[in-house]
Amino acid sequence: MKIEQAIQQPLFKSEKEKAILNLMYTNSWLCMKQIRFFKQFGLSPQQYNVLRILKGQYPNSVSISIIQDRMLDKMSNASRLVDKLKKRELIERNECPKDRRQMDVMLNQKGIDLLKEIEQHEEQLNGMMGPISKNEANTLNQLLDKLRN
Amino acid sequence: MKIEQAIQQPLFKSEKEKAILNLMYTNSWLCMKQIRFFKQFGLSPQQYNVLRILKGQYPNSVSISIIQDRMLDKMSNASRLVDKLKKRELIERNECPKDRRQMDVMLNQKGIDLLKEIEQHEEQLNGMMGPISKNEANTLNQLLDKLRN
DNA sequence: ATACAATTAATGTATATACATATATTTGTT
DNA sequence: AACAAATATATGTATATACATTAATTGTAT
Repeated sequence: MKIEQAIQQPLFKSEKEKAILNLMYTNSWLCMKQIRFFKQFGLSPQQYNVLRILKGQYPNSVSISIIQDRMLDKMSNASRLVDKLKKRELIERNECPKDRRQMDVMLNQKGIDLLKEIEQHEEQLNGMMGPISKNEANTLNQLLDKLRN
Repeated sequence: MKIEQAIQQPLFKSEKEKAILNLMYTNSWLCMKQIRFFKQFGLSPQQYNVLRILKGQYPNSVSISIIQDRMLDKMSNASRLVDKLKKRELIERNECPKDRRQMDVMLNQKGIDLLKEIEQHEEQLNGMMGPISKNEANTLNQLLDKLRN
């Protein structure tokens, strides 16, 4: 469905404004799907994002501020997200010996196992999104990068 | 800045997955800018979205459920957003005589004036986003539409 | 006409966000 | 060594969101 129909707006000030609204609408559409997908694993998309960041560095640990820097949604509070994941026993969190202001955050076995389980259901999430070619995806990436300057 | 640098992730499973993460990251980036832009007018981006929907139909009124349908972010609660705008006296909200379950929501003069004021500062918001051509914006729109199937 | 399903909007509630501030630790300057 | 500035994380708080439920009204089938 085209964005014009999706939000019942036939006219836009410019193609660029339309693209910005389309970006916001598409993100919300995606976000809803993700919330419902990750719910079956007891996670929010943001919590999953943190786990993925930790997986990328495993078995090294990562500080809260690095997690914050790398999160897709910068509005999220990494400190509280990590706290939630700690309570769910998916990660370890220890004071960094070299700089006691920092926290060393690392996946544990339960976290690794959960990520593996999610990976097995990933086509379920990817299948929700339309089939776009590698070339199209590449163009999309270029345009989004450009939009951010 | 490319998405690889922005989230410090050099490798992605596929170009499509990269595009999805890029979409989420770009939206968050945009969302932060919007929150800060609309703050000077005492509005959230969602409240602004409601005002724009009302403007599109002015001087006709719009029901809560139609507002909800047309909002960019479907997770927002149109009923509560309208309540906030009513308390700020930017809109009128009256029981619909033809169907007393519905509410007739309409911009008032103060709301119209605020939208005009915002419009005067709009380059400020648009200028935050990189210059993309009409053609590029059109391509972006097509790809986003396709992503939603 | 009446019973029952469907629709519309509001609200309850648990959790998350936005933003400011606090606390602890380290770094840099003199 | 003393102390201001910077940094890392946590927390307080007001508001917003996610989701379920409620209440009122209308549509529909018999």
